[in-house]
Amino acid sequence: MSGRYNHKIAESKWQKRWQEANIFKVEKKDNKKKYYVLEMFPYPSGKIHMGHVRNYTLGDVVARYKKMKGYNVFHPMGWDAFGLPAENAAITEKKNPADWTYGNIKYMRNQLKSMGFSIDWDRELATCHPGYYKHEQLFFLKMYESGLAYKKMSEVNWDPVDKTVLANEQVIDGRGWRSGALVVKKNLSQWFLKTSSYSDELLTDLDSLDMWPNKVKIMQSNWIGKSEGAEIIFSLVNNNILEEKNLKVFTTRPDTIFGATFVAISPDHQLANKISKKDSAAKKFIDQIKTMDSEKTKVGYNTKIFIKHPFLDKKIPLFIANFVLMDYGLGAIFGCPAHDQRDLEFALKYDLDVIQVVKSTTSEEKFNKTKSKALLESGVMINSDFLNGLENEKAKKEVLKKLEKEGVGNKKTNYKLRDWGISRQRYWGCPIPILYREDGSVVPVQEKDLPVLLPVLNQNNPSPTTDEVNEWKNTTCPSTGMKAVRETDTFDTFFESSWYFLRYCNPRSEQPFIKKDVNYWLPVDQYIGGIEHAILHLLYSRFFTKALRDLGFVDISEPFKGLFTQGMVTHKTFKNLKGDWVEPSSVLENKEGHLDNSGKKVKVGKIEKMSKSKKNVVNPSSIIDVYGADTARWFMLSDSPPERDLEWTDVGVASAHKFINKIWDTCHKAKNYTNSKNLEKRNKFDNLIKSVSENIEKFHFNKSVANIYEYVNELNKAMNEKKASANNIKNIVRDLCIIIHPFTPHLSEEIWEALGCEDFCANAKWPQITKDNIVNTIELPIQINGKLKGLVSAKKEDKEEFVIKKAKDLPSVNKTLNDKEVIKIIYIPGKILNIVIK
RNA sequence: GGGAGUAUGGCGGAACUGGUAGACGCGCCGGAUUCAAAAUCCGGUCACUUCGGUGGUGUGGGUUCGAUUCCCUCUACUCCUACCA
Repeated sequence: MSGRYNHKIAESKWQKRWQEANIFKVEKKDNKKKYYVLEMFPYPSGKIHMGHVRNYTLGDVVARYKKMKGYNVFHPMGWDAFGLPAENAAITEKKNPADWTYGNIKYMRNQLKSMGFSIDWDRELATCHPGYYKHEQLFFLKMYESGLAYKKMSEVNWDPVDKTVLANEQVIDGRGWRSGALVVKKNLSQWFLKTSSYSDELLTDLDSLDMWPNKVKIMQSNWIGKSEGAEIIFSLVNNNILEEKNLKVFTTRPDTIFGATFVAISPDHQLANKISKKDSAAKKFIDQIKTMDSEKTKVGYNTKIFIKHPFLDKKIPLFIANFVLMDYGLGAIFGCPAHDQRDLEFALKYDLDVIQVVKSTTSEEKFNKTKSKALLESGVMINSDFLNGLENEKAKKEVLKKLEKEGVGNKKTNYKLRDWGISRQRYWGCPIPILYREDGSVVPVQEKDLPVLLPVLNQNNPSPTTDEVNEWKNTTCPSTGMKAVRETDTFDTFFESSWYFLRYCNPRSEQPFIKKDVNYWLPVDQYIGGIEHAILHLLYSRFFTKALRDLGFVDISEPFKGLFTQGMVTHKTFKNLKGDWVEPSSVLENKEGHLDNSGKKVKVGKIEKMSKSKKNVVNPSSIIDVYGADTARWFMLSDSPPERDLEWTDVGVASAHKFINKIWDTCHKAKNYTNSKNLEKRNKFDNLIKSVSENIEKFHFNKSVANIYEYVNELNKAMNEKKASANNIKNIVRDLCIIIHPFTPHLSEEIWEALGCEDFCANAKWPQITKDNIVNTIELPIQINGKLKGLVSAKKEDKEEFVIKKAKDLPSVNKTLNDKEVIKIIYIPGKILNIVIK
């Protein structure tokens, strides 16, 4: 052990040894407590980015720490391998999506390995592999059988020039990203999963997820959007154009029923459709709305049809209105302008009556329609017949009673959560195992015929879909022999990511899962990923787990026990005077400002998330090459708390690198240290080890890092001052080696070996701290009137009189006290002594 | 419009359930080493100060022996969501 630490040699050496010794390979061990650490798996886009480095470093700290704490740690890795970029590559690089994807996986796997993550690579999976996706085809068939999967018409973005369906992210300002053509909405029959039938369970189970960030739970709860209210049946009067006699609406404010002055339906409501067939003006209006496209202004069409108020002998007009949404509630509402802002705006525009029915009890102010501000507060009912005088919450119940008694309404709970549309008109995805027979029937592919393999493309199609592969698409029905065509849509790629964490338990099994393994490993103890997946991925995974449970595949109800959402990796940006982004690495700073490499002035931009378009990405591989993986890891963990954004800076990386070398030098010095006297206990070091552990458990890695800095500084001090015996130092260094291991594993192994320790450091036991090693003498602050006057060495068990006496010995205390009258003394053992004087 | 969150030195950030504000790191300053530099090591670093102290955690107030921490007011910024009846 001498000379400079060479990360290039050390890192590849230990990666090789770990692999040869298979130390991260895990199996189920019933006598050992398991710990499942999972980071969100990457999309194989080509190469890893700093976001990945941060994500997997955080997870690796937890995984290595828990292993040293004696857990059977499960830490697998895989690839979210289906998706659009592979198809784009097929277009721009003329590559087969499969070849492109597998090539990227190979490259990125090596990059991840060069980071030294403690992953069980034997469990690696790629979702585009038939061995993976055949199981989700089975799930789909089971869901179809049980009514959980169904088909209905739904809108897609259609590019009329490229003649293709576009994903939302391919529509930019209403135009196709490639053709630039105006995108039109087109109705297609598509597959859906009934996520909505799990709305209530998905909502209530959020309460059990106490190791999830509150923020994420609130976001999911809002997304599910439970609201309680009533359905009310109105009867239609004087209508001679429709067969319908009734119209049902949903409301959360049944108490305001006497303030109803109009009823409105969505342009997509079936009644609107019927009206438009008889009323050409209505049809014109509806067509107009469809081209208006996300306008905020409220427009309506008066159908001249009237509605009877359920409790009054009163007729109110029926409108078709653009602000009524078809996919929430029933697509029909009653408008109470006095107590709903939207209704008020609409009423003022179309000169409809405004009747106040709730009087606020909190604000004195009377409702005033000319201010065009609806009264939303609770209060007491007025102008409301049998409800007058009631609190409006009470009135809700009374109205419901009466509605139910008269058979014109009922209590109803609504959810915003909609069913999950899983059809994608894409090639690079999992084929949906359905046949459409020539007699018109929909036939699920038989289980024995799974998987339905993706056809191989043999042409460089500008936008490939399975629809174009006729020899694949045209087939026969296996039971009748009739002609049939395959479903040519593929699954949304969220389908694959909704169950991969279960598949890791038995990644090569012919069965989708082996229950005893799943029951052992699941749920995931610690899931780590970006906040951008707070809603969709996490909600779909929770839904999928529940659905698989109900189909008998698994026994758990929630997949992720603990969740951590990490912040982004950011970097400064620059723009030249033309407004183009300039790479930070080519910018020089001098007295006159910032210049690019041709000497032209550049403007300093904001600090933003690393992205190719802003040219502010830093390539992990070049960092690993120059500084090493341990430096990259250490930098990722220093300073910034993991949940916040981390700004990438060159000086930050350099200083992380410096510390790696400092640890090495310190340990080197310690190895050659001699001193026979044992002058000091190792209290300080034990205290710091305790802090490092606690901070890892709490995901405060930046604080653990600070503790390690202190530990190394203390170690140097102890050696410089010859304050400890050689044996003492030896133990301190050995413990240092262990506590830095989760952060900088290669360096720690290298020191471990140099110290002559047995086995791998990765297999070592985390130091046990006994209580009596922890310092209980503190420097107790002494205050007078809340102002600090000095410190006194004291133990927690010291008596008040003793501490006061010691305090009075302090000159600063003595002087301030003088002979002033002491009013009160506050003594909190181990915390503070405060003397209150006049 | 609705919801969530943040605000502490030149910078990133510490401060456990109210108890020494600024741990640790960066930067900066000084010193050692060196022919010199880099690297490294040691020390200093909130502001003001008559060297006794005084002020200080976005603003203004409150509770308390004591407030970055709890309560109220205002301001700024960030994120999510959005005509959800």
